[in-house]
Amino acid sequence: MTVVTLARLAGVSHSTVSRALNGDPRISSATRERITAIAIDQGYMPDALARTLSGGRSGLIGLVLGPVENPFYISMLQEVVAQAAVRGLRPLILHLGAGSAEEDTLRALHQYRVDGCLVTSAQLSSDIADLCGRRGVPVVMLNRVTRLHASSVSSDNIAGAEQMAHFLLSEGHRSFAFVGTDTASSTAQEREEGFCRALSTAGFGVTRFSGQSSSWLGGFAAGEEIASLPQDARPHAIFAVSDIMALGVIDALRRHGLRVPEDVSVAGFDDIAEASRPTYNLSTIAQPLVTMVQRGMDLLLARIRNPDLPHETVLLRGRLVARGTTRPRMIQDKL
Amino acid sequence: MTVVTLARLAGVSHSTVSRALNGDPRISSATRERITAIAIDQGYMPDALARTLSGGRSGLIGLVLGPVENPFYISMLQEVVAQAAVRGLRPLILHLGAGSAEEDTLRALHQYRVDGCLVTSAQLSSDIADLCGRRGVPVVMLNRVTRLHASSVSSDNIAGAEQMAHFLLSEGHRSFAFVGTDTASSTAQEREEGFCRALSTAGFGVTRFSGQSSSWLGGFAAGEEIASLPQDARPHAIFAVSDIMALGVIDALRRHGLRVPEDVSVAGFDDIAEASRPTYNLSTIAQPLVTMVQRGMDLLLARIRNPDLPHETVLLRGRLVARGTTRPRMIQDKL
DNA sequence: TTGAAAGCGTTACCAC
DNA sequence: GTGGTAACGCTTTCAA
Repeated sequence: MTVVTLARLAGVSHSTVSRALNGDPRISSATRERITAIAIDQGYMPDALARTLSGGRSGLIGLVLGPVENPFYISMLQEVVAQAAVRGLRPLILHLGAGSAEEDTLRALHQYRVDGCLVTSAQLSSDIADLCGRRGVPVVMLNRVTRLHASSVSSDNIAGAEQMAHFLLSEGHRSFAFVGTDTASSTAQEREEGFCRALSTAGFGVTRFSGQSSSWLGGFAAGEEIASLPQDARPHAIFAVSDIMALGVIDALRRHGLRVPEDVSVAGFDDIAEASRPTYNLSTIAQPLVTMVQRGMDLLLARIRNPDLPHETVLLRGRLVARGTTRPRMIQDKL
Repeated sequence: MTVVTLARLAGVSHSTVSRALNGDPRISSATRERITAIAIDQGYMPDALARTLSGGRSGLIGLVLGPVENPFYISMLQEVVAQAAVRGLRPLILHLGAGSAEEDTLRALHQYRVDGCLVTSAQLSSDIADLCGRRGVPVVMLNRVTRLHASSVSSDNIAGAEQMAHFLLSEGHRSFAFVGTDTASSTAQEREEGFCRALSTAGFGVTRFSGQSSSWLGGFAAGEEIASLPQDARPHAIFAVSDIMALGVIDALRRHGLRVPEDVSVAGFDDIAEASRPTYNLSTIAQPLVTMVQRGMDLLLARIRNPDLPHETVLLRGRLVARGTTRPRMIQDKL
């Protein structure tokens, strides 16, 4: 079932079929309706490849995803897939997981004529953005920033971290720790910066702990370190760079007999699904995931339609979600 | 940079270029080397779309993934992406998450000329397999079985569950519970069947508990129910249909002051990454994930090359991993 | 308002 | 061995 077949069936030329189906205004509505009816009747579907080859768009958007140990990026993937479907786009996975796949990624990008790219990987961001920029393929970074050839949508990490700092201060905490990793992504750096600066302004220092990776295990390791501290050196409140690390911290503290939040308050960033499990009930900064993906797609689509649009950086405000892992410190101070 | 451009550069026809690059034995090695050198020099990459249109394979494999609340399927995705890359295939996400997307999925399947399909969704399995079968697109189900138009690779759920039953018996447990969901997938059904049958043969019954969904929350709900049982009605050992549910069960039990494994033994199935966290250290049946994906891809590739191959069902044996959430019951019997 | 023809980048079938 | 030509299914000038 192709345009040619349909044309024969309708007794017109295949050009007419193409025009009718693509809503060309020059086709009479009588002809259009007749052709459309036949097309539906025959279950016709235009071949995306042929259409692309003939100079159109592929409808493919390349996805570059970082390590999936952090559930936040899974939710992101889920949301991207859902919203892509709504807009009639198909997500082609270019890369997933740690490690760089420059060559491979680039090849697919080119060979399949990907219309645009969505990138959420820390490591790859700059490289990929650069490669795409050279190829004239629009790129939008989700939750990552780069100065090169790309637009980006992220939550305001600095503001969010500051907000958390003020919240913890307002709860009466007076000694603080930050849990992150050594290899800091832009996102992680901003969160640390925002947190430390806000506290520094208020006259407080922040002890830094770091795990190997931005994962539960990394958080757990940091948590064990904190738990082994003498009581008077133990921070009142711990802010982890991500929820997944915060959960690791909590598990480590509890394992060592410390109660959260009675002995130590812990907070994270992201608001992943696990954070609201009753066993954690983690206080955190919720990222506006749906909006992030929405705006990201909008940006990408706009740039696909008009590649000359200037790069844009969208910053979305997160929302403080005060749950059960943080609580006012006064009570304990009085003890 | 196309075959035509290269042809001009090399002073030959574009047919010759195509042949040289595709290893046609009729091309003299002198010509071949010259053309290859120019191609590399110019950074030429064949256009996958044009190639497909001209009757070749697209190199695209459709991915249909079920709900991603279960981390096992994330690992699976990761492995599929990695292995697809090795074989020069690109994974096109046709569907991800709950809910059926028949129409949409089918459209993409057809429009992008997907070479084959990998399906891991419980709900969609039969529909999709059917649709693909009609279109002549080979399908391989991973961890799912269907009788229609498809091959499948799964772990031997029945044998695995039986193995777990015997293991728990050998540890001295004498009362058992199974935790699953109401809407049972083929996988879940088999695991329940294997577990119950093995125990029934040994003369023991199994109490069934079920949560809403096959997720942490589902397990947690079941765990709460179990925890609220009077002590003499409490099972010695609990087998959950999946690790993610088992973790929920454990968290619920602990929340109610019960110790695992001192008071109750808990085991799961899958061996997801979370299972080996020191805070859980879950006993489970490990699915041979890498092999599963490997065999699945092999099957798919074989069927793409030769669509007339008969359907095949591969059953892979899982491995019992005895960790810390199960332990011999003798000690307690003596108390 | 419609039809004919060219072109997108490849591969494949025939000649030479 | 190699070159011309057709074909894949579609969109898009250019004519009429």
